[in-house]
Amino acid sequence: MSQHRHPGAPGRAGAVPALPDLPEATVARLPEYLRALHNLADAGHETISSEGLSAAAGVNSAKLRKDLSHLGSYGTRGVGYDVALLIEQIEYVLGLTQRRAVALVGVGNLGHALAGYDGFASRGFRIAALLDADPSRVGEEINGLVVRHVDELPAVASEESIAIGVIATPAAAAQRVADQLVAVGVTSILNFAPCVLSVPEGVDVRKVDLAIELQILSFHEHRKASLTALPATGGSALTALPGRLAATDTQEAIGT
Amino acid sequence: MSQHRHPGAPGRAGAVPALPDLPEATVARLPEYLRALHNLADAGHETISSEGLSAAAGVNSAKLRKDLSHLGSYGTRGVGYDVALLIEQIEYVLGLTQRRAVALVGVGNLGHALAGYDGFASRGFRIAALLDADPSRVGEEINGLVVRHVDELPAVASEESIAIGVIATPAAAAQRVADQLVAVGVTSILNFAPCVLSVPEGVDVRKVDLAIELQILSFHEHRKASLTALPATGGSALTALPGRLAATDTQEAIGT
DNA sequence: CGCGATTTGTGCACGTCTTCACAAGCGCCT
DNA sequence: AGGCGCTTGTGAAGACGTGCACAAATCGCG
Repeated sequence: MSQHRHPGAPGRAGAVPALPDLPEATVARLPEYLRALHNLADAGHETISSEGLSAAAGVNSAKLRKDLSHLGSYGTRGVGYDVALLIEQIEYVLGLTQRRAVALVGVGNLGHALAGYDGFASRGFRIAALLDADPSRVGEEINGLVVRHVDELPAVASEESIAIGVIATPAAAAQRVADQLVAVGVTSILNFAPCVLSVPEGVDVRKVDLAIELQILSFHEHRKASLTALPATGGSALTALPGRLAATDTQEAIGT
Repeated sequence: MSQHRHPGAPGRAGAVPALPDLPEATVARLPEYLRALHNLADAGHETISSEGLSAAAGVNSAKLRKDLSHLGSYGTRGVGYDVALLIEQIEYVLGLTQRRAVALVGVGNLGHALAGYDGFASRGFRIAALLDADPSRVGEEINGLVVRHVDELPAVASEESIAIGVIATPAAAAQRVADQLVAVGVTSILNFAPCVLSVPEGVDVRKVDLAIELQILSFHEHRKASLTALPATGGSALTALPGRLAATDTQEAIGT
């Protein structure tokens, strides 16, 4: 900590320097910091204060400092954080120094969109394979990749190490696909199907459900409407429209 | 609470019965319960125990009971919950008794997929308008809807009340679109663009960032790999593959 | 009619996350 | 060299969320 030469992060030659086990809430925010930092770097900033970075990432500055302190303190008091160094540091902790291979199963509506999403490539991931169970979709070429049958998963996995599996199938097929992914050694799954997956211990599943997000918004909408029963100014849907303020609480409740 | 005739939920004729203000974590889980309940109803169940429902929704049963207790206790001790009644109750609380209109801005890769996603329609939402800033996309018909120019938003909003705006544009355009949505009175926004939005107080923003989800998984993958330095059985990537267990902690950390 | 099996609802203790507030550290200017 | 302003890192307090464990309530059966 006293040493200002970063302990073991980037020159990843020696043994792994024992990843600090970060609070889950912190891990969930690091990618957002990373994105903000890249923006700042592109804008020419060499250093950034916790205040500035926290504003760019939409969080409280104290929270940001505490988060960063967990990965070993790379700031300089009175100055701020070195943008390039911090990027390097966060990318290391998130394991983005190696470009991870992603297998995408389910090339329907959503799968198509994901296959073409450049945000994956630009942020450390590479779609290594497209798979589908529907024979009529097998063979189709999307974005330079040919769709293969999901039963070829073992072959795909033997060709190269799949780090993450993405499930974009209908709910009915999702569990079966998850089982197949687990069988070939995948231990991280991103599930877009609206269902709960059962997986062995040691396998991480994250779920993204678009309808659920809308339903949560619907609740707040419903609540706001029921509160408008008490007349504020005009009772109209849009009341005052004050100048733009930072959405302090709203947005951070999300990533969590 | 003692009355077994539901207090004021479904027969929504009178005044609004003062939405209980639920813990945010509970709200985030209600949609999952709802989905599980619909499955159970389709399977012919008339009642379900907290144990059964919690298993179907992938959460702890005590947590489920506490969540449901917040909306006023609709269970019967010794029996469980009435499935149909609980569905009605949760849908009411989430504000799904009215089909909410959604305006989708940005008909690129992802927007296309969202426009065709039937999970919206089947779970209480209706895509009321597709909008884009790119003139070459205006006029295109997707799923029975014609893409209109984003500047027509005021016209769209005056035709029918937009409850929720979905932003599926590139990051650079997102803030501008958010401002336009807010200007026409939208107070709930679902943002797929990888950036932080500034909105006035009273406007809810939820963010979904696919790359962030992958990066969080990447962290855990990285961690697991660094832990494999301590040899367990064979040191191979996949160690034991124990029989399928419920992913106890993993999955619930997600929705949060 | 009473009893036991079952299941809900919740008090309580614990852990996690957030936020404030401030001491310690750093650079710059005089 | 010394002091001043700025910024980090963190202790402590409080809010929030979780999960156990059990009392209260209900049903069905003898």
